[in-house]
Amino acid sequence: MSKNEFICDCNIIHQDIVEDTLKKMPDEDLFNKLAEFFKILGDTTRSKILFALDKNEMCVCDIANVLGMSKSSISHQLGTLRRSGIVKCRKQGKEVYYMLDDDHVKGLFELGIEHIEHRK
Amino acid sequence: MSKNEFICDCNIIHQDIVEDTLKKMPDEDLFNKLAEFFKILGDTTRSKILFALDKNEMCVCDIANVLGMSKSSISHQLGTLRRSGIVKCRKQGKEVYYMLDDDHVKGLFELGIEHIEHRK
DNA sequence: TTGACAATTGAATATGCATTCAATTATAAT
DNA sequence: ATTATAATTGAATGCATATTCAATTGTCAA
Repeated sequence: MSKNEFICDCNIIHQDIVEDTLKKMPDEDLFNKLAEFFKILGDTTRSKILFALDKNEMCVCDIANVLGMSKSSISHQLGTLRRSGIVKCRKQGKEVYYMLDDDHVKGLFELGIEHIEHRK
Repeated sequence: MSKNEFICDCNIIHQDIVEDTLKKMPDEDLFNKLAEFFKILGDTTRSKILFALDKNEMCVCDIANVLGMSKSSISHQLGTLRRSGIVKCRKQGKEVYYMLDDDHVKGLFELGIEHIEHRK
């Protein structure tokens, strides 16, 4: 690989390091999925919903009341969480009960909280 | 708490569940910080940078070349990562070398990947 | 079957933010 | 001192998306 193939206007490129790193990088696809997943957790409303569902299975109306938000916005977010495979639901009469569908969520929250504590 | 204090237009509120959940919810502040942290990870460029820095400490120019992006955009993202306490840097001459500054990042990636695998 | 209600859905709005571009800072070399 | 260069910074642009509002769907009760 010649130096002018690089996209940068720098002279001091550490070509060996760059190539070694490139060799170890996973596919674009993995990063897209990973970022997509973390983006889901990166919203206050959604993280509250997940935290709440970790405590109790609840219907949409209950979740809306816990968060103090409209049923519509909660339902939109539950749709997002459902499509991501993070929550699942069960219909009973007119109500729909939601619950967590991923064991990793709790672990992720714990690591996230550790990071926050670490930064004080 | 009387029923009309609830924000919702539902009749079938499970008041006991809602109150129990509310009692167990952490402060608003924690959710803001947690979401802010996950939002950082929830971007393809930033997650690539973190993955790359886990392999090798690198200067801005090297990172830009690994990702195939401009130095400017990388620098902006490094600023974000630095302000969040996820990476740190070391200046040497004209160059600035970046490295990870959080042990939790690797664990988070692993859990994230597990989630992705789990959904297949 | 009709009315009431829980939940979902689609469109519109507004807000946040990633990248680009241009200008600036800091350091090294001549 | 002056020039070249690595990196940072600020403003502008364009895109993604959270919430709201209105309308609709599906289910139960009378």
